[in-house]
Amino acid sequence: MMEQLDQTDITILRILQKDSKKTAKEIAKTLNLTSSPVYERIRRLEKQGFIKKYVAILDKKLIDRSITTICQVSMRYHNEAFIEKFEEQIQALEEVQECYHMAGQVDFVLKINTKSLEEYHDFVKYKLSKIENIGVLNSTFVLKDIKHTSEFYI
Amino acid sequence: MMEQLDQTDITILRILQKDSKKTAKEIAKTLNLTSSPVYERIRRLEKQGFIKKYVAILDKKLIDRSITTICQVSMRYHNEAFIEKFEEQIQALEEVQECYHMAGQVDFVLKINTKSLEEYHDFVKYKLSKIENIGVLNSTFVLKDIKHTSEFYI
DNA sequence: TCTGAAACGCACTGCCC
DNA sequence: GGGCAGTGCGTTTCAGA
Repeated sequence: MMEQLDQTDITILRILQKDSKKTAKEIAKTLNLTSSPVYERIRRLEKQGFIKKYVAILDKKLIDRSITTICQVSMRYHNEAFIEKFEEQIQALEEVQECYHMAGQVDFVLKINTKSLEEYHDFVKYKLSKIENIGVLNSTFVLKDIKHTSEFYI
Repeated sequence: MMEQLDQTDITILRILQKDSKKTAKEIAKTLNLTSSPVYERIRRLEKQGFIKKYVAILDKKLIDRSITTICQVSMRYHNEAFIEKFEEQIQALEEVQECYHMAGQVDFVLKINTKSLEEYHDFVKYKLSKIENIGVLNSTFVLKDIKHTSEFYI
């Protein structure tokens, strides 16, 4: 259980990261296999947790979330209780797509998607700044998405 | 063609963003519909581009890409040719999961996944720093993923 | 582990309302 | 728009190698 991945597993993961609608039959063809072993391997990769989930990727522009903002947050005090509270509250904010606790001077980096700059303003004013213990808050806007993928290099 | 989304469309998109393996039948059930209209709407949402693709999300730790780094890059010169070249070269780097052209002093923000700090070092030394015209390069490491989703709030 | 066959359910179509 | 009924295909299971 949970042994290392062989080359066949890696190929399957690479394919499914790009297109999870590929059928076991199609994947089998590129691997010179039948669909049964491919199917079983996918099932095993799901069960072992290598594949966490399958999702649809939407077009940010079309669904009107065009504005992406990177926001750097530093806390005023750095005790456990404050940090945990902050993490909890951030997770609940729907506008926040990513949040990382960082090494270095800045404590957290957030990526936020909104409809407009005005909506971002409201987000900061009514939601983010309501969180206790935020010291410095520094927002910079994305001019252009150069690259954006959910794929990992394996 | 390309009209506004109604509430049914939005519900379908919300569900598929969380779990694209949900069948039309299952989605239909939560909407008190049959599978035919749900199926047709999904097809339309794909064709209109609202749904860009379907992908498998892998576990970063299990596939050994545990180290996430945020790297801020500023260019030495800001002419069109240099910027385009930079964008092209970044897109080709497999370790780079995200790259944004920013407003403000920092020109680009990159998110990079590697197996180890050492591998990140090699990435900077042999790949990133080979790109022409990079002025300042500032790397900070992620201590913890607080939130990380491909979902948009719609 | 893989192959091949067989069962089942869903995707997908066409017709009706 | 949505419902209903049908067909083909992929998923899923299993015996055998």
